[in-house]
Order: sequence, then structure tokens, then C-alpha cells
Amino acid sequence: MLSGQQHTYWTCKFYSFADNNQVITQNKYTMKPKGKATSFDIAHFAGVSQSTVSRALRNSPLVNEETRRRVWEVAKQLNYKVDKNASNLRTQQSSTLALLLFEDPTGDESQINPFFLNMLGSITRACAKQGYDLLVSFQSTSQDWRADYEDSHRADGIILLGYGDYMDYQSRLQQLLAQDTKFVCWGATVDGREDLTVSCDNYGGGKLAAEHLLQQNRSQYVFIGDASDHSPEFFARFKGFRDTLTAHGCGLSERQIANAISTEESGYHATRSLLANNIQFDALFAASDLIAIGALKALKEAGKEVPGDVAVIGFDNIAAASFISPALTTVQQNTTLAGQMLVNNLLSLIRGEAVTDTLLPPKLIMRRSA
Amino acid sequence: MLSGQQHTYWTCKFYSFADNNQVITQNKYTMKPKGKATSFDIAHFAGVSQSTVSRALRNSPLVNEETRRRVWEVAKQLNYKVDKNASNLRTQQSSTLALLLFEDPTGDESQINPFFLNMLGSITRACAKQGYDLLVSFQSTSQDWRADYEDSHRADGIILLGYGDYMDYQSRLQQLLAQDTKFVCWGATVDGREDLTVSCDNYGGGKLAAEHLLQQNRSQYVFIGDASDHSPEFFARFKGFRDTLTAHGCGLSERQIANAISTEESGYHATRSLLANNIQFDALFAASDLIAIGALKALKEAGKEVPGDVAVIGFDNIAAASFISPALTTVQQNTTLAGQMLVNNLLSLIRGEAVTDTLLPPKLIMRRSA
DNA sequence: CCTCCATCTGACACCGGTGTCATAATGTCA
DNA sequence: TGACATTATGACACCGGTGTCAGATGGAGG
Repeated sequence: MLSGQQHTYWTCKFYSFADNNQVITQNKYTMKPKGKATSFDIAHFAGVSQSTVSRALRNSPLVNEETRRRVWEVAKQLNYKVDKNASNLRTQQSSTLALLLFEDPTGDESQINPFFLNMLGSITRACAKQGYDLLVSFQSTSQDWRADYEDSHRADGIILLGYGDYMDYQSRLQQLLAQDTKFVCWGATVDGREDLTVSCDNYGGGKLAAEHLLQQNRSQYVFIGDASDHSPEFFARFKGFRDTLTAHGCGLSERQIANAISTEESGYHATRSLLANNIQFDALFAASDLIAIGALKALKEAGKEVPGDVAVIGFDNIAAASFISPALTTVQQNTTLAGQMLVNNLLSLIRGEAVTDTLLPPKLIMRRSA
Repeated sequence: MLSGQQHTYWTCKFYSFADNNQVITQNKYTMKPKGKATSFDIAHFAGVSQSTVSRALRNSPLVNEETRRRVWEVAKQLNYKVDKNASNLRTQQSSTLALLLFEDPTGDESQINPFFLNMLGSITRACAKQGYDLLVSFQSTSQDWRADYEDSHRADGIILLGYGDYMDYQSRLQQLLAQDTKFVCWGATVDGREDLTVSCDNYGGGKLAAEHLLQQNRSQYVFIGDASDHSPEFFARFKGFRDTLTAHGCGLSERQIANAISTEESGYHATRSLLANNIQFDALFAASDLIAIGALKALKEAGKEVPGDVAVIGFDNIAAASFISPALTTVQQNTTLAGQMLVNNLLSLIRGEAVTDTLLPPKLIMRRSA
């Protein structure tokens, strides 16, 4: 014989009222540990309506100071937390961002490129600083993307991270753009692509590497990475490197370029094949540190001294770069700043503000290898 | 003069109806890119009720095969995605887990312990495999925890990861337990704590390290890490190490123990102070790889050969362990399995099944340093 | 032809908040 | 004292799904 229709606060979970308005179960009152308190419960205990509770808890100027205090007090006692699902549903936004991390299709499930893990760390921090939560999801480039985080209202925007295969990437990005999904990409700005990107100045980074090697009067250069435009970031590093060499009269022929994806193993094999083909070189620029580390291994096996016989420069400045022997000279990307810019730009985009692509300055970290 | 009260499917966003049931804005129909389709929209286009749409999309056996196909067809055309907020609100569960990562209070904001980043990777994968999303949040141990993910219905359960300061940890965990929050801890099982844990057999790992060093007829041992019970994991590694040595007649006096937190720097300083105090040792066991790497640096600076003068064993098998010179012998924790167990156990707990603490077997990875 | 049951569908309450609107209470000023 | 502005509050629709219940339909069986 319970009634709970006329006054909404009677739907309070803990108390029930008879039709004559008398509390009939107060004596049995127990706060079930699992029964989370709702704003109706607070409304009842504070003796106000649920609307007022909602306003009070969000510090609306409309509620009386004394009322607000009482509501907060009760809320604290009941350990009340706003139900985010209800709140998000009503306000149509989630104060959550989603991070999609695209892995190199190495097949090896266990290891993730440490550079991206670093980025993940700084993105997480940047999100927290802005009061946003972060949904993280790893994606295989080949598989279907789970990019529906915004469609399903789980996230307000998406951050894309990874050396995506360009061809595959392209069509997906178009689709996201068509759906008006808010997203930011880490990587390279690509002409003709209208997505918003934050990236390291990869061209400038390649230039830094070239200049450093030129200063050491090296004469025969090789590049290991992807010199096609499949991977725009690697391509930009390559161009910066090659253009600078060319400007100083040192060309880079087809034979002095070896393809590799961003893994140690791939770098190792690429270097071995250069050596096997009898390519002469005393300076090596790898498109990433993992590649460079693989290259160091191949060089050591071949009896080449680093930096004596060959100078090696990597890219990223991952932790391992400082541990390996010889310590790796590399082009650092500022991951902390990158994470902040990705998050800030995405939030601006979501707010509808004008945002432009961001280029972050690279920095040469000099160690033993070059 | 729109009406949308009597029949719920009139609240469809794209069509509006006059009181006489005539479509009045059909000619103006445009699917706004931002206006995400709802189940009402599908209902309209498929010529069924919204209830049926909901059922059809979840493949309820109640709907006719032909109807189901039509609904799916329309849903696909409209690029419909279930609104997770609405769905979660109604079903009172979120198919999301939250990961709280506690950082060592190093003050240095930029680097995160690579071991935990690896764990993060495997946890993310394990979540995806189970159809759950993952919210990631980094926490400073000192700060207030943001453990309200479950209270606010953002997550169904929480995974706690990190070498938490035990004292601080304890009271928070009690609170979580009191609130009946579903959570799993990575770390060590601690007597008297009622939380569910998944951990590496740290004691057994310490034992592996000791046995390996004993086999090499080393005679003077040191341990670097935390030998107090502030950090239960390190303590268990220490106990396994010490007990095994003791069982073989090799003690470990107070002076042969140096405290360090899990950073390279801390390991470096701890090792230096051992050397400065003139402690003689030819075998060193570090509670983590980062500590071991710091120790290697200190040893090298002091002119000690590794493994000639001193054998060094670490714990974790982070990526850097194989890059550093000499390559680090270490006790590996199976992060892939750990991630899976954390997720699986948490899901079992959420489902109300009986779950017990899980111990994962460690494995000695033999490299150059010992 | 009526009963019974299986199959399918629509109406509706509900989840727990947010925002709008109406209104009661109080104060201000002519 | 009456007109009006100000302040504080409650009622209620609404967000977009899910689950229950009632009812429509059609075929089988007596």
C-alpha cells in the first residue's frame, strides 16, 4: 500500500509513505550499502524538492545560502555522487575524451611503442587537468575502428594517435569529418586533409639531424624508415633530412634509403640489408628510436663502430635511447606539450572555437652515437 | 503549431506532425549532420514503434525476422548508434572499467614507470576483448583519489595499479570496501586486507633471484629496494630473497640493505651510498629494473665490472632491461596474463561470482648482468 | 464457431538528473 | 495599500533508451 505518485520525493528509496503522508517504514530504515543515494533521497532529508537539490549541488545562485548548506551537508552524509549517465543524457555531453591508439601491425601483441605510451601519459594528465575523463582504446589499423565513442555519446571528442597507414587512415578520417565528429590527430599535417592535427615539426627534425651529421663532416648518408608518403610523419622527417643534405651538396640516392616500420626488428633487418648490399655509409638517420636501436644492433654485429665508423641519429627520445650503448643521439619530441596541445585543441574544437594545426619544435638530444 | 504529445514517435527529430496527423515539414526534411539519429527516427522510417526498434537492434527473439532486418537496415543508413548514456542509465551499468594508476611520488611529471605502462597496455587489450571500455586516470598518491567512478555510475568496477604507499592506501581501500565498490588491486596480497588482488608471486621471484646468484657462488649479497612493509610488493621480493639466502647459510644483515623507491635515480643513490659505506658485495638484487639500472650506472662509475665484480638482478623485465649494457638479468612478470586476470577477476566480482586472489608465476630472464 | 495459445507489436512507466516555467513569499516605492 | 520587482522554490517536461504489460493477430484443436 505504498504511494509514490503525487509527490515525486516520495520515490525516495529509503523512506516510504502511506497515503495519509505518514512515514510507515522509518523504523526499518537501513541504508543499503549498494543502494546509491539519489537527489530524491537528499531532497527528502533536506526537506526540499529534488529540483532545489540539483540546483544547490551545482551552486546555482538561485538557491538560498542556508538551503545550499543543508543540501550539501546531507549529500556528504549520504556519500552522494551525481549519476553521470543521467547528467550526461540530459546535458548531451560527457566531459570525456576518447583516445584511439593505433598500433603498428607487428603482430606482436605484447609491446607497444614506448613513445606512444609516453604520449598516453601526458594526454591523461592534460585531460585530468581540464576536468575531463579519458577513455583509452587500442586499435589495430587493419581492424574496424571503434570510432563510435562520440556517436554513442560516450565521449565529446576523439584523439587519434599512431603511425597510421596513410591509405587506410584517409578514408576513415573522411568519414569522421563527414559525421562532424570532433577529433584531433597526432602526426603530420597532410595537404588536402581537413582534419585538425598536432604534430612535431618532423621536417625540422630531419633537418636538425642532417645538420648535426654535416657538422661532423660525414660524407655518406643513409636513411632508414618509410620514404614513401604512406607514413606522413616519417616522410616529413625524410624530406627534412634529404633536403638539407641536398642543400649542402650531399645527395641521397634511392639505394641509400631502406624501408622499415617503427620496430627494433624492422630497423635491424633494414640495416642488415643495406650492409648486405654493400652500401657504404658513415652516417645513419633512423625515422624512430626503435629503428635506430635495431640498426645499432645490426651495426655491432657487422663489426662497425658507433660513432667511429657510423654515426647514428634516432627520433623520439624514448627512455631506451639513453640506456642503450652507445647512448643514442636523437631528435626529441616534447610529449608533455604535445599531450596538452592535443587536449586543448580538441576542447577548443568542441567548444566551436577556431583552431589551427599546431607544430611543435623538435630538439636535438646529443649523446654518444653521433 | 507542432504536436508531439500523443504518440511518442512524433517526437522524432526529423519529422513533425500537425494535430490532424499530417506531416507538415516533410518537404523540409534534412538530416542535420550533428543531429544524431535516435531510435524514434528509426521507428518512423521503419514504420514500427520505438519499442520494437529497441528490441530489434538488440536481436530480441520477440521481433519478427523481417521486421528486424528492416530496422537494422534503417539503423545502418542513419548511422545510428545507441546512446550509451540513456542505455546505461536505464540498465544501471556502464560496461566500462576504470583504471587508477598511482604514480610514485617522484615529483617528476614526465616519466611513468614503464612497467605500469605495459600493464596499462595489456589491461586495455583485456578490456576490449571482454567488450568493456576503459577509463584511465593517473593519481598522485598524496592527492585525493578520484575513486568515484563507480559511485557516479561511470564504471562498473575499478582496477588499482601502482606501488601505493601502504599506509595511505590502506584507509582508502577500507573506504572502498565499506561502500561495496567493486575493485581489484594489482600488487601483493596483504594479511588482514580484504580486497581482491592479482599479483606476481613476488616472494617466489625473490627466491628465483637468490637461487640464481647462489648458483654462481656469490658470497656477499645486497638488496636495494624497500625492505619495510610500506611497499608490500618490494617487501615480499625482499623476504623471498632473504629467506632463500638464509636457508643456504648466507644471511643478509641490516647494512646489506639499502632503501630505494622505484626510480633509476633512487637506485643510483642507494648504490652509491652502499659503496661509500664500504659495504663489500658481489651480488646485487634490486626490487625493480629501474633501480637496477640506476645501480648499474653507479657501479660503472665506481669502476666495478658487471657481472665480473658484481652480479646484478632486477625485477619486472621492462624494455630497457634488454637494451642496457650489460643486458640486465631480471625476474619477469607476465604483464599480458596479469592484465587479463585483473580484468577477468574484476568482471567476476561484478557479476557476484566467488573470486580469489591470484598469484602469477615469475620467470627468470637470464642476460649478461648475472 | 469458440477457445486457447503462440507470436508479435505498441503504449507506457522508468532510470536520475537538468532546465523552464509558474508561483509563493518578501521587499520596495509611490 | 496597491503595483511591481526580487528571491526562492516546486512542478513538470525532457534526454533516449529498456522492460513490463496489455492487446492484436492468426492458426490449431475441439
